[in-house]
Amino acid sequence: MTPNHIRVRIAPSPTGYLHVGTARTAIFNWLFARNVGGQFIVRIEDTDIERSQADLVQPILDALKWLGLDWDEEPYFQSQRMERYNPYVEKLLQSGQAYRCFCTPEELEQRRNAAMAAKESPSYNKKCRHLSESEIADNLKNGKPFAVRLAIPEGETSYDDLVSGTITRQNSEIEDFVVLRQDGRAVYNMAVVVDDHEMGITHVIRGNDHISNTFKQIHIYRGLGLEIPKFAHVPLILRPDKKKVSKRLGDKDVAEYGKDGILPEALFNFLCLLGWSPKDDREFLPRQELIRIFTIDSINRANPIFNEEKLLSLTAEYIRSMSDHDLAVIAAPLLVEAGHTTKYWLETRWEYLRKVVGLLKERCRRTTDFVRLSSYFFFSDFQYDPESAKKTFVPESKDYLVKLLEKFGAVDKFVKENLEAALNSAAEEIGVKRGRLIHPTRLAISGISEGPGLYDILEAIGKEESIKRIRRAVDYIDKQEG
RNA sequence: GUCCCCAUCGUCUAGCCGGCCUAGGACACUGCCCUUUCACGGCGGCAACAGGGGUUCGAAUCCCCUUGGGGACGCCA
Repeated sequence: MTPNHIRVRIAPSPTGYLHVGTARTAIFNWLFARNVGGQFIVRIEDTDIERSQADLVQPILDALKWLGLDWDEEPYFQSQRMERYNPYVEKLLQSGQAYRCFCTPEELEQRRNAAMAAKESPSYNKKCRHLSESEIADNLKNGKPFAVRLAIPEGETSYDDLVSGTITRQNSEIEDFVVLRQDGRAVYNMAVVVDDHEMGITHVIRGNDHISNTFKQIHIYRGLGLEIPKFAHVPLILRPDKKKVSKRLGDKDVAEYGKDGILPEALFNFLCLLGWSPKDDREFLPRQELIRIFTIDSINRANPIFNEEKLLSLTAEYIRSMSDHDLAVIAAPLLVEAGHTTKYWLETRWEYLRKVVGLLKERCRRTTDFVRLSSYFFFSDFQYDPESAKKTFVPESKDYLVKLLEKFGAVDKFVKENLEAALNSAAEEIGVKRGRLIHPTRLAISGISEGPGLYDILEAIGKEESIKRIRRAVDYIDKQEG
């Protein structure tokens, strides 16, 4: 892919954590950039000093990184660029495409509320658009504070959305919105246009909820005589209750999924499949493949619903696809945190951990399952599952286990082939089916009646430990009888 | 209230420049097989073109209406 001038951006505002909606938009932007050999940049939109929180910036960047995204320039902050916007506003004012509005915020809010209550359009009534020169001069002389509004011309506006096709809106539906606050700070729509222009953004890929902003922004571009980028508005992700996933509804921080045992690769893959498809039947699509095949125009037009079940099954698939070593790297800190083992212990037992992880991986739907399913690989003093114990630790099981103890004790090389042979011969000598020995042994060894192959577990924990555990089970059955 | 967008199995979707669709795949659910258990895997099953009008020899595919869903309407982003 030859380098070109294509540049895209993700522009989160630090008013909450990174939720899946923004994460997916970021992924689409990133994939598009990587696919065409363009650039991907991050811009923090923190012009709202009341709601923006500086300490939310790092978590957002961390979440993007966790998903495996990287950006080609240091993140930009709109709050550090505030002074750049004013000359553009000035230009709009000079050319008569924007005007001063002396209405007070209170007055406007009242009018808006009244209009909403009366089920009428709450748009600004353009009261200050046609003030005479002398009225304006008077207001200015009296030091009356003002905001600056863009004067939307007559007619209609349309643009070609890369996702939805041509979208048209009557200009009468676009209000004369504020571009500069009373206090002289530019407002979002103004900042976005200036930034996207100055940063050379060629494609604006963002949520559907920005379509009405797009019309406003187009009028700023036109007023300023700037080239208008291409727009692609992706439908919003809905929650299972069909409500919008958004900052307002306090949705889950993407990083939380990691804590819940979701692999970033899986979430990345899953998010791509929400509202986009490769058009064939493949769903397991690792990052590199997605970069290769991603196209904006196959983004769907309908809102997808976030389905956690499918995310989980993809995670399971990713876990199964990973090497034992890579999984061990992921599982190790989880096991340490859960108190199953220590960093020190693992240092000399990496081989063991790798084996355990390998035995467990096709039973894990999330990384945290390694903790849940592995305790008997690290502890020998576990409780027997009551239900299974009742069913399996019956008096004759004791005799079977005693017999096995004898057989296992004689096994030199404690590997699964030999263990299987030993158990088989024990069963044969006693004259029962193998299952009669296998089930109590499994319970003795692991405390539960499910899990990897019995011989695998035995081999993994070793001869000494195996015998110790079987003896313990024998004692246990003894006590039950007594 | 006004405007914009959207509409295929419960969910994600393929199909949508009309016939190859008795609508394909995946998740979930479920039957069987494999099997020492659980899981994996294999083979099946259940399950959808929102409704109504057109256009056409023929419509999931094109048009209109209805209904439903989403979004926007801030000196928020």
